[in-house]
Amino acid sequence: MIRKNRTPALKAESSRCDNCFMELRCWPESTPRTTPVPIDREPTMQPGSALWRHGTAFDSLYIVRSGAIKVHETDMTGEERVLQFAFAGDLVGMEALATGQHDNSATALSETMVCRLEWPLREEAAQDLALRDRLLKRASSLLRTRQHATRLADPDASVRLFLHEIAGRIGREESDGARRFVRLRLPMSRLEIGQYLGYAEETVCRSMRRLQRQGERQVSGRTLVLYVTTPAATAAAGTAPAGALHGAGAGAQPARSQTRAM
Amino acid sequence: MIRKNRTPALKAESSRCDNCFMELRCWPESTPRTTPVPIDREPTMQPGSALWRHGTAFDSLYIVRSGAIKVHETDMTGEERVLQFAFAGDLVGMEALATGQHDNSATALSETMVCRLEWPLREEAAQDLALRDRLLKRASSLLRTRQHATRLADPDASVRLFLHEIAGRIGREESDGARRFVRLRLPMSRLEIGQYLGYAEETVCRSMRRLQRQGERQVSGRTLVLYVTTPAATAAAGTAPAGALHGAGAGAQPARSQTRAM
DNA sequence: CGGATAATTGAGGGCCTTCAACGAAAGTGG
DNA sequence: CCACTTTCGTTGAAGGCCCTCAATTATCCG
Repeated sequence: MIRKNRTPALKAESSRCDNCFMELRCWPESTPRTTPVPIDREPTMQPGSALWRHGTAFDSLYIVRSGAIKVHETDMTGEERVLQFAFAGDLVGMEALATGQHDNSATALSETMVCRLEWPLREEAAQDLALRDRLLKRASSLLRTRQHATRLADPDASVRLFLHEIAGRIGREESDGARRFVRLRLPMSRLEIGQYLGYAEETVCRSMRRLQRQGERQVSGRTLVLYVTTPAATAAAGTAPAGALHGAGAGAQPARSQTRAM
Repeated sequence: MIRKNRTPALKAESSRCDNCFMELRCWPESTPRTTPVPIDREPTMQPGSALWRHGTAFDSLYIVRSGAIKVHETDMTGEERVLQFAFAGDLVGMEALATGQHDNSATALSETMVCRLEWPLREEAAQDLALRDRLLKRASSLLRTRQHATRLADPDASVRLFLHEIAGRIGREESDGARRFVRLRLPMSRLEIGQYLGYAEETVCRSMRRLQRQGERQVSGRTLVLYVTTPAATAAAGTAPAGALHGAGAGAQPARSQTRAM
């Protein structure tokens, strides 16, 4: 959009993952890379714009570079349902690979940039075994983290886990000397959180209020502050690559110490 | 094990998928097969025996030959939760591929036979691109069908969908001249259905009772009879390869006509 | 046939949902 | 820069539904 010469042309720029500063985030799998990944940088998406829509043909996977994407569908009872929140480094679109058609939609929640991995793979990548294995690993991670989208026994537990996972994904750890904390802005609404966890919007709202009164976190609007004090809490919500929200990544198991941490 | 010469030794018998009568069921993907699949037939499992347990190392994928497997875990609130029901032709174990360790357990629900696909792939398959693509497709299908494990607006809708999907997977279509129907025995208990759908055992029970009073299906104990009358109902629950229960297979999309079919 | 497991049914209560209204925040256009 | 509009977030009240607990019945297995 900008006329200046700083940023190169954004229109489906063909590029490689080599030398991209996001490479380690997008491809954390240990499998060595053999051939360049034929990936195209897509134009920046505005909030509300669709990456794909229900019913359209599948022709590529996407990796989020920055921003946030929500994958959602309307189930057979007519309810809107969020299936996945994807952030920087996350892979989206894998569900449609088998049938070649999207049965859900993907929408940008904020200003978002994605890279496109054309499918079937083109050029040398078409013969790249290691790339297949990396994609298999990501699919495996997605399967594992998928279960976090289910509601737990009570909404407080679900919301708390959700916030901690989000914080581990997009939160920046800060410190004011006295205590360390993670600050972030939630890219999704209360309603969307409810559609993801399986609760009504009001229930999510009340749950957040309760959690805030218990200290350890501050929620005002979409700004979230998680205080990190105990080592256990640090491991659970801090810098460690916590379990993704059906996102991707290596997918560490959620901390079991969560229960006693109130 | 059997000394007779009819059936070959069952103890981890090394074999190929060539000439196996299950081949089309186990590998329905259209991608052509290039090299033989190095797969081992495992000893028959008894009900309640484990295919793997939480915490053990991942070293292979499994394809169900006959019977039924449930994949389950204990979530962080201590609740037992069923993640997948797998039947003949279904692939299990994919969630553990990324981390190399099982974070859930797999248990046989009835007398069950599985084939083992060692991972990493051995022999020629280690270089087989097409096999990777087929596994990717199955992972994609799994991701898509995973969402059916979530509870819908009301338990009746969830249970009805569940029964129809099960019927499409393991039901045999019969006819007594007057009307056609699908008969099957449910391999899982009401409690396990509840743990899969996110409802209490009693809720599933009452739901089934309500559904039976509405006609179109008979449930007595674990025997289920679904009457197939309208063409729409046939397409939804009949012979067509309906959406798997996070199973595998090609994964056809669930029939949208479900809503009006009561 | 007897024991165990599974399925069913009833009653009560807690909690989530729904409906409604208000307040806050953000974007829009003058 | 401000008034306006719209969306989002919050709170309250009422009702229904699902869960829990408990007891009974059915089914499976040897």
